[in-house]
Amino acid sequence: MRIATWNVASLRPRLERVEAWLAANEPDVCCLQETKCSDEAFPTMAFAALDYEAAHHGNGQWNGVAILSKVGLEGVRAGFTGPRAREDDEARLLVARCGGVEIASMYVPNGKAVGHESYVSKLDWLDRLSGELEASFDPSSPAAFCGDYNIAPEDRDVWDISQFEGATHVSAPERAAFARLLEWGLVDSTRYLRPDEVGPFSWWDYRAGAFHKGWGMRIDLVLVTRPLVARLESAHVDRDARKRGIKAATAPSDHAPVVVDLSD
DNA sequence: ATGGTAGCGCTGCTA
Repeated sequence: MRIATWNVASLRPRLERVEAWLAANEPDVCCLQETKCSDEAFPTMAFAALDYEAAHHGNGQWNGVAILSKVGLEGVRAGFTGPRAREDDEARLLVARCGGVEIASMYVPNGKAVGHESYVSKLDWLDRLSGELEASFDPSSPAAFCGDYNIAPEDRDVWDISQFEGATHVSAPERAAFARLLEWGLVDSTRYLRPDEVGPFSWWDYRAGAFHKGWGMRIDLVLVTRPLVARLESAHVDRDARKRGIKAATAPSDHAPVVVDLSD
């Protein structure tokens, strides 16, 4: 079973790239973030033409998450549940059961700057995520929490930690929130399989030629529960999808897809 | 060519 996660940085201008990537890489499940679509505008038929069922949760303009699956799509639920639900839900969480695995597509708030109102709501969102794990999931059942975490778990998950003093994505409270997910029972599949590497990065700023300078971060992650750890075969980042390409009409996303392969 | 990029939507926000 191949699981992918990709922050597409708006689906409409990227649809051709996403279609081509799906056809070439054939993930069984692909989680998308930052679709920036309403549910009405989501291109369900384009994905159906590639043999994917699709679920989407989006309000248009900002955020928006989707799950594409070739191995079934059942029990779809959008957003947090119970006391963690909010009327001002920003469409950052979507869950469904695909091929016997609970799949979550997640877009953690960016946070803007340490101490900013958005940073506070980022930590609150992560707190709600932990609450959701405890209330609605079982660490002994197969589950994969895929998406843009907007957290670099370790210093080697950024290109130069000295450039990140006082920055978001590496602050102690964000990493503590991330550690809480691991303490619940999740395992960072890429780091588990590739324990001695720098990165591999999944995001590079559009500005200043960051991609070509190697100024990236590893913030797109596939966290899995223990039953799936035993099935982990490989994990990689498709850097080619971050390249512009000679004839492409629109720019690539600033994120590259992360791909995890599980044994059956 | 002296330039942080890109998308959304139309002025400035978000990332």
